[in-house]
Amino acid sequence: MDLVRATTDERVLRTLMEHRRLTRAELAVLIGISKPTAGESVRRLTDAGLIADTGERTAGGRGRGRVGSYYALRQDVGTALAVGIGPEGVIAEAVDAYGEVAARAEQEISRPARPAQVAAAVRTVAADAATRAPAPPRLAVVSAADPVDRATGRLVQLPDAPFLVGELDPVTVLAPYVTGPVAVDNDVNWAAQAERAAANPPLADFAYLYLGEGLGCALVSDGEVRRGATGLAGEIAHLVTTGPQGRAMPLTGVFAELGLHRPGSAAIDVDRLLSAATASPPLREALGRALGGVIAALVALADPAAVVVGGPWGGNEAILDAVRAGFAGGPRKVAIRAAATTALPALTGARLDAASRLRAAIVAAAGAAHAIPS
Amino acid sequence: MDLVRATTDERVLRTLMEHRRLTRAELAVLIGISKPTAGESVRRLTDAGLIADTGERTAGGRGRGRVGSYYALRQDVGTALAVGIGPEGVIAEAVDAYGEVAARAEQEISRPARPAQVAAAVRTVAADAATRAPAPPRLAVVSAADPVDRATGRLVQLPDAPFLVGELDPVTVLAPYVTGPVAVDNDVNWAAQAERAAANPPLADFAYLYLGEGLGCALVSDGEVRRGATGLAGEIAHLVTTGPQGRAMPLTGVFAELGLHRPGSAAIDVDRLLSAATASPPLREALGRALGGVIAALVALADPAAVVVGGPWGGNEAILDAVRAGFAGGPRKVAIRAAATTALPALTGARLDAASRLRAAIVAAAGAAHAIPS
DNA sequence: CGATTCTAGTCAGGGCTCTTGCCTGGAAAG
DNA sequence: CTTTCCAGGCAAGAGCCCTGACTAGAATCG
Repeated sequence: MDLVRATTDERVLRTLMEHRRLTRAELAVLIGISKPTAGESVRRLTDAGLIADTGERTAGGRGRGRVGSYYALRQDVGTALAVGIGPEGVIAEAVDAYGEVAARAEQEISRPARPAQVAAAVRTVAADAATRAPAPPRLAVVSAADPVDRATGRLVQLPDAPFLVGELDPVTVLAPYVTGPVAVDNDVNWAAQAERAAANPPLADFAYLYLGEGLGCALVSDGEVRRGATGLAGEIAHLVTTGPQGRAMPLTGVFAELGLHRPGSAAIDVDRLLSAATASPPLREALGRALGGVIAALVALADPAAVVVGGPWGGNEAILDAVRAGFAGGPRKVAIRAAATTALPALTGARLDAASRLRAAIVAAAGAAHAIPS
Repeated sequence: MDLVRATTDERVLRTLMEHRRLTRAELAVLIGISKPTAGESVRRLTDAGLIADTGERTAGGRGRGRVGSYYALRQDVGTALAVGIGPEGVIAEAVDAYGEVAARAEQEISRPARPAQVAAAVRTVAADAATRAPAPPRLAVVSAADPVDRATGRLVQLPDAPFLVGELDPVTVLAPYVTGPVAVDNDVNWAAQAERAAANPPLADFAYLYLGEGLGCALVSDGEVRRGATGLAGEIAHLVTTGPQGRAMPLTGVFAELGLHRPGSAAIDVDRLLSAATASPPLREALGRALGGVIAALVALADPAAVVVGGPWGGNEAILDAVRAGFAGGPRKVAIRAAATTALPALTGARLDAASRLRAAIVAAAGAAHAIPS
């Protein structure tokens, strides 16, 4: 059973991913293994083509003593693509195993988004990021501004909800640009992941309410985003809540009634909403009551420790106060606060996951390298 | 690193838990290890006092060949208590590592339940089951018919919800009867666990709606019951839904308005509800609409593959049909069906978990036995 | 009734990975 | 130039596992 050797190699790889470059002696101390073991593992991983002597040597002020050889992940272990697809544009980033962005490409999309155009834009930015990356992408992680089918990764149209990106199969579109799998999820779920990573102390159970052109919600339970059976968890457009006149109606109906949709669309006109909410306290209160009802349902069903509100108009303090007021009537209490990550939160979450998956793929390659010896 | 030896011992223990008694040769074949390794592991586990030669010998029709010695878990590796606490009574069962009930004690409670009386009953049945069990209980798993605080295990009173059992701290009450930890959770969550275990093919994402004196809901996501930050996930009494006249109101208000509560209590009078629902189609439809609204919220937020309805009046087919009709108006679809486990579902779930925790405790003891050698 | 057959369990030898202890190489400090 | 100090390699030994051969003992067969 070479299980113990595999865990040693994994620890060496993970430690190098965390510290970028280390000598064998440093590895032995950090991991808590002996020097011969560290040396053996480094030799195996070098033979497997995963790490290499960087050529750098120690003695940079460490005092006397023999110089050590720094080892690091090889450049060509690969990168991972993080792709963000939204109605206003498409972004692709190639991230390395350290989580750093090595290449980036971006393209705007004319509105309304047409699927063929979006697919072409995704191909363009993916190809661009892939060619400019220092190593070919092994896998891709996609954030899309529409509901995602968990089994297939395709975008799903729900009745009366805005279809911001439209019919699209990111897995098929991106498969030619990567050698490994393509993972797809909703932008709100990725934003919640970014929020979870940013939280200190860690937040294991919370809800993320996204308020933008579309309305979405992500539920994090026991430290993970929970997607539900088909991936449609958190699709709150039809959740029944309190309407402007106190009547019960689906959340999306509230926006229709308040005249906040873009003409001929179920998407929210964010600019109009923000100016209307500033100008009209009653409208702001109506929004707060409607969203407070959504949060009441969230709290009753999922019991989050906090509700994080993000998105283009979710960070607005006046709206946040209205939401707090709209929720306050209920019997339960919960902290409602603005999201910490405001710049491209979904891409941030996708990027974190892309790096994490890339690291897992590299570790798996180390395990496979010895299983099928050359 | 004795990691590999620890996994060998664990596999031997787990295999014995599954097959009750095996010879060393059978262990080697079942686990896929060599005979000497199996023999070594058996010797270690025997020295640690976890397993023993049962005295039984093979050759029961196996043909010629040397007789083998059967080994099995020792009787005194311990049992686990599964305790069910509800308004009508208290049950304690001592289960062994095979999941079989070795002793059982039961006591009724006069209504309304008074905390001191409930605590006394819990002590009585726990002591009774513990003394009649073949080995002392190492741990306890408690199902209680009230919301449970996840951090402390105490029962929680929520406003306007029936407090069926009342102020009680099962951890403190049961600690004297066990040497290890006491785990407490809501009866609905345990019932959902029982349902998950009974489902074939496995159900990883579903919701369990419990309809009894109290109203509850459990959410299973990615194969686990999700309890939320404080353990109050699924407390749906205040979820806003459609009332009898089409007005929005909390679920508990629907029952108040329909006159289905026990006098002076927020608990539902099940007998009255069942006869009224049979006699009056409009009332049945009103119930169906209210519960359909709850399921719509469940589906929007958690996206279950199915909604399982259980509890004293949840299995009623006429009510189930009304619930299906009440939900059908929404944009999403989901299978709504009656629970498979109808006899003491919560205790069944708690019992499964008690056995599972006992097995984990025994395996942990094997790991610890060598860490601190005598 | 003895020889044969067949299986449970043990023993011996060897491989793998880990560890400790010792040695060598080589640059900086004094 | 000598001393100091650290990176790295080598050798020996321990622990766990495996294979293959051996022993023990009961059932079956001729």
